[in-house]
Amino acid sequence: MSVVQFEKSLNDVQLEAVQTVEGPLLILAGAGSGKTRVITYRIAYLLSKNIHQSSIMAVTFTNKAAKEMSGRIRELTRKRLSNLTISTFHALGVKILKENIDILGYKKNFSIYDQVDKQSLIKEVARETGFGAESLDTYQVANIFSNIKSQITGWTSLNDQFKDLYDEYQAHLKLYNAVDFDDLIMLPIKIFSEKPGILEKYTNQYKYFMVDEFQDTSLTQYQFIKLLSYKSKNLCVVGDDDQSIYSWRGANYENLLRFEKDYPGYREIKLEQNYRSTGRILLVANKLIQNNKNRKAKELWSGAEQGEPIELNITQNERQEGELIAGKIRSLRIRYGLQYRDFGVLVRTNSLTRPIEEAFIKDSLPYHVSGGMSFFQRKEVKDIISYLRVMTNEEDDMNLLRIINIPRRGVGRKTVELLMDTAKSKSCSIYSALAAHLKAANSPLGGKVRGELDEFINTLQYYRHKILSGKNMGDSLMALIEHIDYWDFLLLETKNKNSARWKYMNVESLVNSLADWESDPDNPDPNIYSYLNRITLLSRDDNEAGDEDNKINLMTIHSAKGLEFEVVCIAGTERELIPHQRSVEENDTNVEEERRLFYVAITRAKKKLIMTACKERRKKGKKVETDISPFIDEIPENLIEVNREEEVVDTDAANEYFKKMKARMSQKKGGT
DNA sequence: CGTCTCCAGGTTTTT
DNA sequence: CCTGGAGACG
Repeated sequence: MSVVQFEKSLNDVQLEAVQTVEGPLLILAGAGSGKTRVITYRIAYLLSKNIHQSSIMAVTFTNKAAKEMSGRIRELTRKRLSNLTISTFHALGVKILKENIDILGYKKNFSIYDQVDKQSLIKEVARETGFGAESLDTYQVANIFSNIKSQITGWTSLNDQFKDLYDEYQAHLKLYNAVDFDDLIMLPIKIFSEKPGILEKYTNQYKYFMVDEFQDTSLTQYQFIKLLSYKSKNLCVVGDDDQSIYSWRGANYENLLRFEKDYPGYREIKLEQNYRSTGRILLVANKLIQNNKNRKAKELWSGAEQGEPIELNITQNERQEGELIAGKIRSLRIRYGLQYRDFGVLVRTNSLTRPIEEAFIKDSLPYHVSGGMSFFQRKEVKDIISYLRVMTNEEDDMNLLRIINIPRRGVGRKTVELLMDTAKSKSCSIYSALAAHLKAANSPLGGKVRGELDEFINTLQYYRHKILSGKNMGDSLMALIEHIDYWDFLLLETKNKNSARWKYMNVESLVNSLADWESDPDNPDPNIYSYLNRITLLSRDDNEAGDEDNKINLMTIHSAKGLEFEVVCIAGTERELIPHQRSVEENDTNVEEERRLFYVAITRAKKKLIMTACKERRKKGKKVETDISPFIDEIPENLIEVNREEEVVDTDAANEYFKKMKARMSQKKGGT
């Protein structure tokens, strides 16, 4: 067994956190205080005490974090970790459902619906029940349903117009043998409360629990882990209320307060020494976050030197902003002797990456964007996934409806209505309704459509057997794609040859991903069901090499959480972007969360922090004048070096600009 | 009855 | 730039 040097590698407080393994423990870990280090060493410590891997469960927020954590533990302990559970809440939910969902009357081959599927289902249900589907804001309704299901809100006069629709939605999910993301947490809880014996199976196995990013867990996720850990009470939660940035998704930092109440006699350890950032960066972060009323008192401190100046660069427009960032990266890389991967460029919204990407391309700078539309959510990829879903779960009407006319086979509104009516009156799936129509001599199905649909069903059956055999699934899928002439469909659909080619490449990547999955020797469960479950959950750039590549990292602030870079550049430090207009409009208490978001962005930086803003920016195709983020005013001005791009400024604009600056300065003196 | 074409609108952040 | 819907056309 390898020996991990705990005392040598950790400071006193960290060591205490690592060695406190019995009983409930709350670790408040400020940004850059070695949180990940503590978690990995803590697991290594448990293992060194001969605690079995299979009794340890660590829950992280993203797949990426889970993967990184197991990598680090493997590195540290040099052990095979095949029995260690490191997972996201949702993946954990899938695992439990896979083992027990039959109790609730679902079958084990259930489909998982993502946000897009959910919205289509809502639309379909609304259509079916005559709810006025066409003008329905399915995005909004989907969010309401989420909040209802996760018990964030109840039915009120504001939303009870959707109550019937919700009931129908739920009924349809069950009928289709499908679950949505919220079900992945709620249904296990339901199983546990209905069948305590099943819960006991898990509480007997798992004895040591750890939850990372605890400030971002939702109420139901907290209940979930509480149930699992109630027997041993060895629950360690790690979080930082200042980095709570997911309240819009149900995250509730009040879980920290609940934890204190639920576990009297718990221990609390605060990690306040920052090892990441320079003194200046930390000071700016502290000054900013102190403006939040609602927070646990703590102050990060650092032994590091003041470091490089913090810059705010103002350019005329987003094109110049991108060029400026590219230029900074080129010169700083040489000056500090850094790699491309040491740079992180952070933005508030995904759409802001484009002009920056263009500048990088122009300068031939290697970069990697994480976020944006997930690969598995692209239309062309989802089409093929729908084929797989229908083949694995014939009750999945929604996915069947999605592909019943893809590629075009002459199936329109009327045919679909006919099939749905039959399905309803016979209480069967659309799939079997269709099969019945094809068998029946007196079916009103027209001759041409009938032939097409017959071919459709036969194709599905043929490839279903091939895929379910579990051998060469990638080849079978590719054969299916060719069989249905998906390429011709894309060509016809897009009319643009390049775009069709791009889409077909994505489809081929999907096939490759399946082929890789089934041929991975470390994959314990290489069947189509687990593949489908997995890809629905990992909706981001998890499958890419990422760390191995030496590239600039371009991403949203949200997805930068938990990461660090030598140089961080925050682009678009503007009013209406940071804080985001929509967020503030929605609820003015959201300003604090937006401030935390900015705080997270700042504290990603180790050595140098650069912020940029434009004077004008194109929004929805229109040029709009912009202003610097009001958060900048909360930071003492002597901490930030402001640079303006002079060359293109005409005198009028310049005067106007200085006037504004002056007004801001004097306003600030009065204000503080 | 189904398909094609043109037009408007635009979802903050993600499992 | 891309998607989804309405309306014309075959």
